[in-house]
Amino acid sequence: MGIKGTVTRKDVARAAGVSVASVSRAVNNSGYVKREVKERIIEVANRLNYHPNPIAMSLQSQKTRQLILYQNEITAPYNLQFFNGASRAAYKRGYAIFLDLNCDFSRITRHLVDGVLFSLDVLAEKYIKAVGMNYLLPIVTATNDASLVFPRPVHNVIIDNPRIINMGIDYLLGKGHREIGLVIPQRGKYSELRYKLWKNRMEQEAKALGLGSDLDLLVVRAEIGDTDNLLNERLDPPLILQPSDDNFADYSSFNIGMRAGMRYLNSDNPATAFICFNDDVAYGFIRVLEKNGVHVPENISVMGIDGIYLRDWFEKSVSTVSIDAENVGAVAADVMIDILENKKPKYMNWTSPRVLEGETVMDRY
Amino acid sequence: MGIKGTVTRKDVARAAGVSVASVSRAVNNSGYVKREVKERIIEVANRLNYHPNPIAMSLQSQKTRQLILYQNEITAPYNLQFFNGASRAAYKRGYAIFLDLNCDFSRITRHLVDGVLFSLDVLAEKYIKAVGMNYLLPIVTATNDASLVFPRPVHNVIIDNPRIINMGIDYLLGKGHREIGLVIPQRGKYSELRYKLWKNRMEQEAKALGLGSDLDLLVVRAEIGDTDNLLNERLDPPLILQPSDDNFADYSSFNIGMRAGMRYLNSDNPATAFICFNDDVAYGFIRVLEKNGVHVPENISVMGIDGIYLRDWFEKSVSTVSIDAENVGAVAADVMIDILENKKPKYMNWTSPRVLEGETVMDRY
DNA sequence: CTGAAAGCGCTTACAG
DNA sequence: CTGAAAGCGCTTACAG
Repeated sequence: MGIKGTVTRKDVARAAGVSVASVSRAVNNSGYVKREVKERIIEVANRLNYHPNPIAMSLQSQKTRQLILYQNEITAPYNLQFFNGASRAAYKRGYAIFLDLNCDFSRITRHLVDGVLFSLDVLAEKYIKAVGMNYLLPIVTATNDASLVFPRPVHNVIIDNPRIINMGIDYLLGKGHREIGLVIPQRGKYSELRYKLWKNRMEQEAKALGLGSDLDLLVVRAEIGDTDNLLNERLDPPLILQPSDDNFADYSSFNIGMRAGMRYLNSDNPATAFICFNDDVAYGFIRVLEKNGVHVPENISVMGIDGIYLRDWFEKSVSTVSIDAENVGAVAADVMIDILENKKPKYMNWTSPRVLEGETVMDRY
Repeated sequence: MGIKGTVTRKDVARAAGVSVASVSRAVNNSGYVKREVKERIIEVANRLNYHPNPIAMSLQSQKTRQLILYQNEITAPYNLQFFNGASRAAYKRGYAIFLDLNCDFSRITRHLVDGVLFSLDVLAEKYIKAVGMNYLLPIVTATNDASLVFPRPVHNVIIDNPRIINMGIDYLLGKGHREIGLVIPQRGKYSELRYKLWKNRMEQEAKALGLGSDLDLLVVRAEIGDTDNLLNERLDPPLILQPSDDNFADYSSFNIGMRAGMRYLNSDNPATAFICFNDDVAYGFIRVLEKNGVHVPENISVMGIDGIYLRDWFEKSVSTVSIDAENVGAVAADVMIDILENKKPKYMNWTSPRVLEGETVMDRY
């Protein structure tokens, strides 16, 4: 009997009158065991209720078939969908995924995992700086910026931001909009990235559309407190959602969208349509506008980015450029498993956004 | 060097000119090692970038400090919150939790975990029937019905349904409602449980309130397809949300709520207020009513059960009896860890619902 | 205080 | 086809 009173190979071997090696071969269906002997061993194993110890197997193989996914904010629907896709893809290949919300990277050395996944490259960077230069588990991360260089080699699943922004603008142009604005958080790496992509494109279009020279008049930047810059700084200190805390949505992108809504209402932004930083922001934005009598899309059109599943839950389904988070997660998991199984995946893996039409954009024709 | 080219105790021992036993004692801060020797060992370990192999440690201790939580539907906000609470509580005690969405119980024997958590007792029952009678990892589950008897001992975190229903009815009575109806899925174990609790209480109140004898006129049962009885049958076959499937909210309670809304509109149900099976159902119900010109709470009052975090995202925050899913999850994790650490937790652990006021109940006084 | 040895439960190359 | 033995990387009771 094992340490906890569990049945081990040794018990089965003794009861079946064979060696542990034969039990191993019989149970694993590997190597040669005479038919009758094998059957007897299996029968005895079942009778004794024997289950191979997965820890011992892992020690032998140096593989756990378990992965970890770090995410700092599970209430963000995008993250949830990423995890969902990654989890199901991994499952198909016999792996399981840990979702770690605490992001205490120092614990990685205690976790029984073969690889580390991130749905956000800034988290991957933090991880690498904290422990990843010394602890060399393979890393796969989704990346918003294909030009990003990590301190050590990291496989990427690339979210094609240039295409996303262009698809959004193309869609709105196709609906007859000219003054196409942008709603973004005040600061943040990806806020700036999307802002630049938007600006580049709008500068190209400005003359044809007859827009003034100050495109920034079309931008709404959400005022956010110093403590809640979502994408860059919220990990210090880590966000801990307290059980029983009624306000635990307070740090979400949704609230950034609400603050953006307030800002918009106090401005004279001439946009007829906005692309929002993501769907969460879009819904927060819409909520404030509607509460103040500005109707979407009658008075103003709004698009999001992401394609969150909650679109179906809201009164109005937001028109959006879907990133297909499930697919991004699934690709990330597949790339990781390819690495672990020496299948040599591509180093950079591009994913495709697409427009999902909703009910928040007015056709001006 | 280890099998993967990693540094092991042996390498450190050789480089430091000591035995592996001393390395072990130095690294773990256990037993006696002369101060200078210990310092040299630590220095060498750091220089060689040595990290103890967690698998080997687990084999030795027969502990992984990892748990698994089975959930069949992560897009249900309640489940998400349960996981969130469990995960953070476990983290505080040095444990990590696997969230398994695939619910392929046969794989449990391959997972490197010390215990199994469920947020739903019907899932726990299925698990026990499938593998749990033979594979004896400890089990903790949230339970909707304190009288439930499992085929083997299982620690419970009890969701106090009698109190939930009574609190909801008390709240609505306090707001001057008399015809207090119920919105539930057509079938399902907990649908029936909550129905009975509602009926018992309403029968007591009927005379004082001047209600007719057929209380069932106040009930809306959602017609649901044969394939999507959420709480009892959806595991065969398991629900697999397909990446790229735009309709993957289709199986959610939200949709049950929408179907209930259709049903209500085609009935002459006299209720002035409804208690819905949960918040998801409430929001689906409200959405259909509003789309059809029946306003909440002006024309009809609606309450939910659960207290999901998405209440803050919707145009109207639903009035609800909160189960505090984070807390339920946290208690489940703590009970499990108490078991694993021989701290003898209570067998049944009651949790307390409370009313969260929202904007969907009309005060009739 | 330190090291050699046995052990955690498994796998596999080797000899027979 | 089968078993004894060495090994995966760690821990710990034991002897010195």
